[in-house]
Amino acid sequence: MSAHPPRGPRGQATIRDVAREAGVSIATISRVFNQSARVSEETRHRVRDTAARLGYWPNGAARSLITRRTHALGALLPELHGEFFSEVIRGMDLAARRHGFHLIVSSSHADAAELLAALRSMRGRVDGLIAMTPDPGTPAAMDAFAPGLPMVLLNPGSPVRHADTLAIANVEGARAMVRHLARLGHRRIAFVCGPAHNIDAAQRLRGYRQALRAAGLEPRETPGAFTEASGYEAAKELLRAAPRPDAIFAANDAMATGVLGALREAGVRVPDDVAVAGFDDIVSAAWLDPPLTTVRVEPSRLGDLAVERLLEAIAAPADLRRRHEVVATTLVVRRSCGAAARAGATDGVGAPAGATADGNRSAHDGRIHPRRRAAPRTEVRS
Amino acid sequence: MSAHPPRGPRGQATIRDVAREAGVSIATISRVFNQSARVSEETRHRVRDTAARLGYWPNGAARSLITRRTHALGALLPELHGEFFSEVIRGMDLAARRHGFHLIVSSSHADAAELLAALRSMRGRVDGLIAMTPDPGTPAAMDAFAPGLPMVLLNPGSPVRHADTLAIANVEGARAMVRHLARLGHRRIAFVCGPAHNIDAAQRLRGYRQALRAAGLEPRETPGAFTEASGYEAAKELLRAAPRPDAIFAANDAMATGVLGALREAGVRVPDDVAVAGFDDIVSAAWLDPPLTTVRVEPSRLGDLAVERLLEAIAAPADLRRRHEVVATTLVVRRSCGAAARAGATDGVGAPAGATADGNRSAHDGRIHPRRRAAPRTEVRS
DNA sequence: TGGTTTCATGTAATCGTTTTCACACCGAAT
DNA sequence: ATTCGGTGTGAAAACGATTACATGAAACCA
Repeated sequence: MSAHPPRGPRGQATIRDVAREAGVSIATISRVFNQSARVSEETRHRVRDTAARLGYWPNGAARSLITRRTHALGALLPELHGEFFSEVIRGMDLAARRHGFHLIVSSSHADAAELLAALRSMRGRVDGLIAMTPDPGTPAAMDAFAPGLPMVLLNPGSPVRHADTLAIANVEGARAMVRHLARLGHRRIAFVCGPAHNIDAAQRLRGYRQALRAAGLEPRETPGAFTEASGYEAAKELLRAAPRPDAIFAANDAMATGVLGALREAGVRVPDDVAVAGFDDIVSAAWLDPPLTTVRVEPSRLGDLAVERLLEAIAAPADLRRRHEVVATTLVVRRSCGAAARAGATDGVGAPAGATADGNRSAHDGRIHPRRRAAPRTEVRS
Repeated sequence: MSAHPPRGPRGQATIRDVAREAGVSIATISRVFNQSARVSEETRHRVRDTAARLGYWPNGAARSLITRRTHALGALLPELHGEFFSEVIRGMDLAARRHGFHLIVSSSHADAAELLAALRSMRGRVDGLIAMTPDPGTPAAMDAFAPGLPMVLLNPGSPVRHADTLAIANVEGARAMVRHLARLGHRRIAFVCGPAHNIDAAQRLRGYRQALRAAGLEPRETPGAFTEASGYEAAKELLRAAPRPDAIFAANDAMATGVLGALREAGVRVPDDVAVAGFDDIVSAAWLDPPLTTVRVEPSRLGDLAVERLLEAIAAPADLRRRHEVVATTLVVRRSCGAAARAGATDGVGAPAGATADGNRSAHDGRIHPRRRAAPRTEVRS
């Protein structure tokens, strides 16, 4: 009980304070906190006790200065908005915490320059990086910018050699949706596109085109911007067309929501007059009227996997084999396309409560299934 | 052009490499990168050039070891889900970046213990902390755990002395909504509660009760859990009641969504038979059928303000005056309560496009307005 | 011309850890 | 009695920056 509390002048107790107080050297303190070497039972206890008493905890900066480990992961994301990103971050956060890592997020990067600036400022503060690049050019630039920094790229538009990548099965998901619509008898399937330079949007469009061509149907594409309002406008536009489409496939659920709004307003019945489909399976999709048929992507899983891959890359930097993985999407059949009605309207599909059911679902993971069987087991009905 | 590139043994160029290469001392390098003192134009350029050539950037750990500044802010949040949190984070991220700070998020803390563990691991890695505590007890514990760390608490249930706080005007928002419903002639106004220990939920309930009592009406409360499904169940429950409520006020929009689903399924017309209202103004609220009357809270603003307050607290640690601020909410009148119809159905309210309009809105900020005028200017119509 | 400022730069201490190496001690084997 | 292999511990050198202080040259003034 000295007059001066046993702390450094800066307030926080340091390793030296604990050493002095416990009557050992700083090396021993370090050993206790790192389990790095044998310390006698007695000393260990004494150290732990005094540390607790002084409120000591190793200084992260000092530690990472010498170990070259920050135990932090960086996440560089484009415009952060809405459920998708929130879920990606959630998945990353959970996985990072599970492994004792911190997550530094930096989002809302409109262009490559901003992203690179953020990357530079993160260098030395993170052990690895997860990045979602807005446009196809950036990945290469990023590598040049931070050589040697383990990276996982989320849905890079173009193939990438210097980093692991994780992509969403956008093309396959869109193809599956179009096949589903065609199977239900729809012939004039319109597509509401996403933003021009968005990679997901481009891939979904590609899937739409591929499947449409395969089915021998005519494409009908309208611009959109991934927002409800743009879907609303797109639908109004489509309704003006001479042979009205009998199905509208929006590149994401937000736009599909707008589409439904426009159809409702125009007195067009869904799915009787026009079928509607979306992409993403956001939470509210199941609660629209009618509940929306869509393609589920699990953003939180994307985040989770990204962290796992990144930690592997950090642990084994020598291993230059890059992994390029694709996260499956799932067709989620609800009422907006009329499939459930066709399957028999008797099965109480009415209850949106089913939206929370996580019933039998299985993924189509983008590999080509040679057998063309109609596959109800690859679908969720709710 | 030496055989050995002028880099330290660990790969990354250090301040010493640049100094050697540029023919100056490390102090000068530091000065160039910090604008901390005058450096001749010529040397400055030479340093910048060689730094760029070697790909040098100051090591964050070393820097924060000596400056005691990490230029990072921590964000401790409870279960991270949905639009609300995503927007809070977005607001924080933007504000932090604006000031050159990094944002370390750690979410999904179910209980106080987890939160405290996260806090400990963040100590020394952040210059300040923004925390949203799940239950009322934690703030005090947090202070004990990290003495001297600047903190901003988001919506702490109880008054807090040792930190700045930022709260949402939940009580006032709920009161305003009930007054609005009563003014429209509704008398049996039911409330779908949020989770038992959630602070927002409790405050909204309190506002509901206060306003109801003030209007001389009977309360009617049902449990809920802030999820669509729980709103759905609550509405089914309410429909079974003997005198059916003529208005259902859900404690958040997700539950209101479920309420609408249940009413639609039961063939109850909204707003003609029953009015429905929510809280939050999530994006999809404007796209429900009918568009949802709700109370807008701007989570991104909450995040933004939290960062600003925190940075102030970091800059002036001596200033012990704590600020306790309340972020206003806004009544957003759409069709689910029938107000627009009352106001005259002629004004093209039909177009959900209006959902994106950011028209004349003004806040009721929780202060008591002694004059009881009906205040259409405090509302948004869309 | 001598003295004082001012400016640009260098020297060296410092931040709080981790980690290598050395060393003292001890019981057992030679 | 000596040698030996463990064990527990301490001394000291990093890690890569910032910054107080020192220094020398040039500029200014009387």
